Amino acid sequence: MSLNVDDPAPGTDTVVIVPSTSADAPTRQRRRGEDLESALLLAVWEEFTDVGFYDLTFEAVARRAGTSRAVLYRRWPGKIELVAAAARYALAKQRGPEPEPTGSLREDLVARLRWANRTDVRSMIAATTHVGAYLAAEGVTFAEVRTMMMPTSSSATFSPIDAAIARGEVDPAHVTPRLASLAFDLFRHEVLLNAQPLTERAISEIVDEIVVPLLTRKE
Amino acid sequence: MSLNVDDPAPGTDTVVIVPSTSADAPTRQRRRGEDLESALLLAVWEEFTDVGFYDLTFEAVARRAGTSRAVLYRRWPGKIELVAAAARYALAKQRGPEPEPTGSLREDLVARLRWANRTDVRSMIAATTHVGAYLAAEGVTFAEVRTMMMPTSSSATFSPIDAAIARGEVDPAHVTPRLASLAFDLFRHEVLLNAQPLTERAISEIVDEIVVPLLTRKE
DNA sequence: CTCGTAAGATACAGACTGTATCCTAGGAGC
DNA sequence: GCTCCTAGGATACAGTCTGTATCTTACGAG
Repeated sequence: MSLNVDDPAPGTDTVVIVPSTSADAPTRQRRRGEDLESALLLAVWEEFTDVGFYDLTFEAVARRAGTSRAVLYRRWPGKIELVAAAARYALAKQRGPEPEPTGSLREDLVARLRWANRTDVRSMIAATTHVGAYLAAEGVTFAEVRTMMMPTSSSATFSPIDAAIARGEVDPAHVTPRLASLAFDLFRHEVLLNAQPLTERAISEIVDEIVVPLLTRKE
Repeated sequence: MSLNVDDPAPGTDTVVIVPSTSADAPTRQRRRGEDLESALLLAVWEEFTDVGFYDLTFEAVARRAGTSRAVLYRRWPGKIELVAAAARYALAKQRGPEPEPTGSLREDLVARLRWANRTDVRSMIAATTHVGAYLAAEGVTFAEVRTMMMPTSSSATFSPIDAAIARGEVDPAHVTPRLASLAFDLFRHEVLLNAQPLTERAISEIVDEIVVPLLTRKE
């Protein structure tokens, strides 16, 4: 079942949810449970994508979701938790297929950065980072934040570096944790500094000038 | 002349500036011109350092500076401009000497990252990035923001990479703009993600695992 | 049907924003 | 010394938002 939520005029006191899988379902005026939570998180995410972390307000989210602020505060004590939950929700929703293995380290990395370069993934990174910057002041590490917001899938994800090691292209002795995350670190750095998607040139600079030479060096 | 500003109780309508270079200077009740602007920017910077970009308010800055919000608004239309000006001010004030050249690429890079790791420089980076993220949405590039906030000194600053090229340790063909800024990009990335100073280990990882191997490779 | 719960509406006090207006402290000029 | 001008500082205003509390009643379970 997908939701078609009519955006109510401000001040309207009913929200009409029209279930799209059954034209005969009774019309509901109040949402509950999972339906409500999905609508809330969608509203948060849309608002976050529209205005960013700083300008996002409970008031605006409530308005967008057609609910009252109390409903939001009952679930999430503050903006951090709100955005974190929305990011988690968005991630779960957009679990599109990752790129297929190409057999080439360079192509694998490029494909993955292109995939990450889609708008929703960039928003996800921004959300993670904003939340992380806050929690870092409380002694929470970035790795912990990332785990909190993006639970590691139990399915083994494909790693371009592991594949290249298996093909004998990369010496595992070179692969430190920092080098393993370097491509994505540089990608994130770009995301945080620019509102626009990375150019193809930026992607190939990251891969061809930095990551691949480091990974494939012989000494 | 340095300023000793007594923090007035809220509601107090005079601010006493005691010039420390002359005990006989007349007591002034209102600040003007450069004295005032310095006091304002100092207050902004302290507030920014204390509470960060998000929680910084004109109200709190005005209170801390012992002035009215109108005085701030007369100079800076919004938070971005306010913080940008304060960062510029802080940079000008803390122009401490950069590390001396060591004769070794690695040591030069490490020394510079250690220098950058001081609290005030990290605050500067944070301020630049926050402002930049905002202006990026308006099409301003990060490079432009950085130029705006940290005017390039006309004095030629020492570059570890240039020195290493001169010593024959680095092939200039390898030195792309992205590689030239890599050490500092990775440093900034760490600063943005963590509230604590970088550990010595993180610094040496950046330099020894990534930057130096890339710069000094032969192929 | 009844009952329990939480959705949604609304009120409250406080903080902050952006703007406008007023009084008068400072400094320049004579 | 004086006068004049300007902007510092105080304050008011209307609006938005926050965090919290309270009330009514729509839903869903039994």
